[in-house]
Amino acid sequence: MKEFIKIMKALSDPNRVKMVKMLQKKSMCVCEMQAALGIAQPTVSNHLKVLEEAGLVSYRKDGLWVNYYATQGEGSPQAAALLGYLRGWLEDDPEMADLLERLPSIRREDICRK
Amino acid sequence: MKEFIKIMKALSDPNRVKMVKMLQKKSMCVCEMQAALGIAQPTVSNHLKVLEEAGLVSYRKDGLWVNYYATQGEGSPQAAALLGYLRGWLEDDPEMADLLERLPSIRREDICRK
DNA sequence: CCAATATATTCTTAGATGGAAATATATAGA
DNA sequence: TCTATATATTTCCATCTAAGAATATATTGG
Repeated sequence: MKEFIKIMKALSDPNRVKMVKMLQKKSMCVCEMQAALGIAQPTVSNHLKVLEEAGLVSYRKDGLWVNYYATQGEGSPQAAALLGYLRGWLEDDPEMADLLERLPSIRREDICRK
Repeated sequence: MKEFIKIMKALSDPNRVKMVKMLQKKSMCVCEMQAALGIAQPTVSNHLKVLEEAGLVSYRKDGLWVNYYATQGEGSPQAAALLGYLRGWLEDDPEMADLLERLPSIRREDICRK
């Protein structure tokens, strides 16, 4: 039950849902998500921590970069089911569609290394 | 998106998840759920309101009684999918199993009409 | 209409949550 | 080692939320 609630809470915030769906399209670093969502970097990091603790995302370190990606919900049937459904859900939501459309043009080379 | 978040938030509280699963087993009035969960009546009413606004439960008035029941998520594909999954989920959770086992013995005749 | 009962609403409080600014950590390169 | 950069952590604030006490509403029966 505790784990289930953690998963549901993680997916109860619009920005976190957007993050999961973005990561289901492509692996991203923190600054790319920051740019995509228009929120502060610590906020992105905090959301990622919540999602990670729910088993919905994970990451691989690559030097200075941390590449986050959506998991398959390996740790829980509920996470797996929800991640599966999420791939189809909200695709026609205006806000989400706009975000996902902008994804290909958001590249770390253009955003970081100021 | 707004609707989806409302559904997820509604299912992000242990007592509300318990209520939905109880109502998937049988229709219940407020005082029965109050007894089953061991929480105050206004708290039950508030949770029911949240669930109703998310389209997960509904009710029929029968005199003094208000019989709540779980919907099929008619208003939203996401609600329908989650309600469907919920029927199988958490069945082996100790707390939930104990609650659902006690369900048949919780009858309004024994609880109300003090 | 009056009394009893089931449920809803209001109000207050303690704790959780999202957000951002400030700061700390870690890694790569000079 | 020093500097720059990407990310994490800490801290604080405003808002939200679950809970229950007190109160209000609604329905039934006398």
